[in-house]
Amino acid sequence: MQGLTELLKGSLEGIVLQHISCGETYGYEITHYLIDLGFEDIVEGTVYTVLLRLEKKGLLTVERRPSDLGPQRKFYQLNDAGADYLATFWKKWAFLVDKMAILEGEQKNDNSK
Amino acid sequence: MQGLTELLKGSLEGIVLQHISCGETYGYEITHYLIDLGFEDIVEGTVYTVLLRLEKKGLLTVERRPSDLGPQRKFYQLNDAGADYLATFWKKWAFLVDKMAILEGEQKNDNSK
DNA sequence: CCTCCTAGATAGTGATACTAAGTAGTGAAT
DNA sequence: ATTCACTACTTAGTATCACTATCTAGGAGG
Repeated sequence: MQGLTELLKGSLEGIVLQHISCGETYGYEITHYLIDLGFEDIVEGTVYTVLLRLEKKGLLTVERRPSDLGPQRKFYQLNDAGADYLATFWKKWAFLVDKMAILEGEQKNDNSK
Repeated sequence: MQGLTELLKGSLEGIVLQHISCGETYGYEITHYLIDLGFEDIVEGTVYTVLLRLEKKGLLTVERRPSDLGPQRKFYQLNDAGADYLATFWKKWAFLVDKMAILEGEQKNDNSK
């Protein structure tokens, strides 16, 4: 799916947080997970900037450990603040999904006189 | 609901288009419709900028007509391009909702050894 | 005259995803 | 040995978008 850029604003952060909440992981893995999920146009740069932002917000714990395949990996885990933030995110998302469903269900009222 | 700003990026455009598709309307009415829907923090300035953007994209037909209550109203209707654009928007939205549901369903896999 | 409601426009700001380019480690192919 | 491919992270710059704040303006009521 293409042209999701604007819709992803705000959601991508939650998407990344949610994936990290499933277990410790790192940027490169997250990127390929998202591509496999169907977000084909996501590139590494995008994911890394999200991760750095989440880290600056104090939502993640970070640990660098060597990889057996390449450079060091930067492993992330959710901390308590991250879990709270993620819970709030899902509430907002549920609100939006609910309102969008209401809107989508509304039919065209014929204004022809 | 507060703090929806980032999540609304990309969706607000579709929300406004969808409402217009239900019948000819104008900015002030749209604003109050959205507030009533639950988007309490939406203000007029935001809606007008969305409308001007949609107009520049060639998705709306515009007609100014006097109001019996105040200044002239600027009435909007979807044109064919707008209808196409809206259909594409709903496909993108459905894609995102689907992926988010998959993500939300994934449980924490316990990494404790 | 003043206030409130109706109705629209716009310059400036901040947040975000994306573009594009770079650095670096490892291993396989040539 | 050199090149290529894959792994892994960083960052400067850009475009888009919602929001802030302020402005103009018409009409109704006090």
